[in-house]
Amino acid sequence: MKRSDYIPKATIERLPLYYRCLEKLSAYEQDEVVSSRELGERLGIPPTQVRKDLSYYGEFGRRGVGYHVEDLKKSLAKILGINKTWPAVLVGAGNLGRALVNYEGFQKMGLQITDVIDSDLDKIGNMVGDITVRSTKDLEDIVKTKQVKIGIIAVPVNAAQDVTDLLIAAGIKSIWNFAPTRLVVPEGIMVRNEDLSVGIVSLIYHLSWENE
Amino acid sequence: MKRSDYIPKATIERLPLYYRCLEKLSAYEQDEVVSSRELGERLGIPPTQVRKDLSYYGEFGRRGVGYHVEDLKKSLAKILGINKTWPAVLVGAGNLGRALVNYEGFQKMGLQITDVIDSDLDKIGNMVGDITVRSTKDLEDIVKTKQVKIGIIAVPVNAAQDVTDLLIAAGIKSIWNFAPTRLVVPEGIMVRNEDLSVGIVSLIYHLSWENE
DNA sequence: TGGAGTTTGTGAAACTAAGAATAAGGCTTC
DNA sequence: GAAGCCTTATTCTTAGTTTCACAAACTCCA
Repeated sequence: MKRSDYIPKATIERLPLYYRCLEKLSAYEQDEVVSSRELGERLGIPPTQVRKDLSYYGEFGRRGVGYHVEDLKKSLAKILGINKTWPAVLVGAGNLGRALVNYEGFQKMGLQITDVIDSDLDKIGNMVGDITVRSTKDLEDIVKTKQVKIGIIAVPVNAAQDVTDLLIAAGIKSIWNFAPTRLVVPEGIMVRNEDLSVGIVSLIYHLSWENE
Repeated sequence: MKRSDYIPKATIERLPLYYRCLEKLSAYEQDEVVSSRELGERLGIPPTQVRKDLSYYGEFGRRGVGYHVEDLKKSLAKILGINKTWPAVLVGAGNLGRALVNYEGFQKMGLQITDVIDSDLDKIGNMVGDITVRSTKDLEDIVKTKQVKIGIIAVPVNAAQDVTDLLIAAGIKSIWNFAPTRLVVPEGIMVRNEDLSVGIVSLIYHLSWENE
C-alpha cells in the first residue's frame, strides 16, 4: 500500500475517527458514498483535512462523487492494521482492568484481551468477564504461545514499572499504560500513555480561567 | 497572575505532567530545587520546552539555580486551577464508572466525584465506592445545590447524547466524555473526549507498519 | 573580588501542521 | 457532447509549535 514518507501524528489520531464514522454510516445509512464534507461534518473536522489525511495513503475517492463507504472502510482497516485481530494481555484485575475487559469498542478495533494477570493471590482464579485471572508466573508462557505483542497496564502507579519490566521480559513489544507515570523502557518498545488525570486537569484549567 | 495572551494547547497538556512530577519530587526527594533539565528528563521533554512552557505564566525559576520544587508546585496548582476542589457528577454506574470513582489520581488533581447517576432502576440505590447511585431525576437538584460544573459521561454510546442533553439542561458547563462518539453541544459548553479506542488503534497502527 | 561554570528566560529560526487556492476528474442536464 | 456544478487531489500559504542561541543572573571557589 502506498504511504507517504512522513505522516503527521495528528493524522494518525484522526484515522480511527474516520473509521468509526464509516462503520456507523455503513450500518445505518443507505448511501454507498460519502463526501469529505459529510464525513468531516460528523466529526467536526474540516473537509480539506479529511482529504489531506486520506491522501497520505493513496487516492480513495472519486472526484465529483466522494468516497465509497465500504471501500474506504476496508482501506482504513488495512491502514490501521485492524483487519486482523491483535491479542493482548492485561495486567491488573481491579476496577479499571474489569472496565477495559468489558469495553465494547475494542473488539471492533481489532483488540482482543485474551488474558488477565494479577499478582494478588486473592484475585488469581477469579473471573473477569469470561477470562480467568492468572498469576504473573504464567505471563511469559502466555506471551510466547499466543504470540501476544500488546500488554495493557492497569495496576496502581507504584507497581507499574515492575509490571513493565515483566512484560518486556516476557516478550511484549507495545505497552498501553493506564498508570499515571512515565515508564522506562528499552529502545524498540512502544509505550502509549493513557493518562486520565491529564484529561481532567485540562478541563479544570479551562473552567478556572474562563472568566478572565 | 501573569499569563501570555496566547498559550499553545500542547503546553497546557504538559502542565499537569510537570505538576505530577513535582509532586513526586516533593514527596520522595530531599532536593528543594529542580532544574528544567532534570524535570524534562523525567518526562521525556526537552529542557527548553519546559522553560518555555513555564515562561508563558511568569518567571518561576532562579538563574543558575533552578526551580524551587514547592513554590513551582504551588504556582502550577494555581495555574491549573487544582488549588481548589471541583465537584463532579458521574453518569453511568457500570464498570467504567466504578473504575473512575475509585481512581486514585483524581483527588490530587482537584476532581471530586460527589455523585453518581444511572437510569437503570436496578442500579439506583447501589453503592459505588461510598457514593449511592441516584436517579436521573435528581440530576438537576444535585447540580444546582452543589454548584457542580463538571459532568462525566461513562454510559454506552447510544445513551451518550441523551445524557449530554440532560447534563446541559441541569446546568453543567464542562463534559468529560468517555463514550466513543462526538457529542453535539451548544456554544459555551466544553467537551473533552477521552476516547480509548483511538489510543489502542494508534498502538496497533504502529505495530502493523513497523516492519516496512 | 573576579572568573568559571550553571541555569533561566526569551527572541529568532526552524520545523510541523492546518487551511486556502487551484487543478483535474466526474456527474447531470439539456 | 458541451456547459455547469460537484468533489477530490495537490500545491501553496498561513498558522502554530518546537528548538536554538544567547544574554542575564546566580553560585562556588580561589
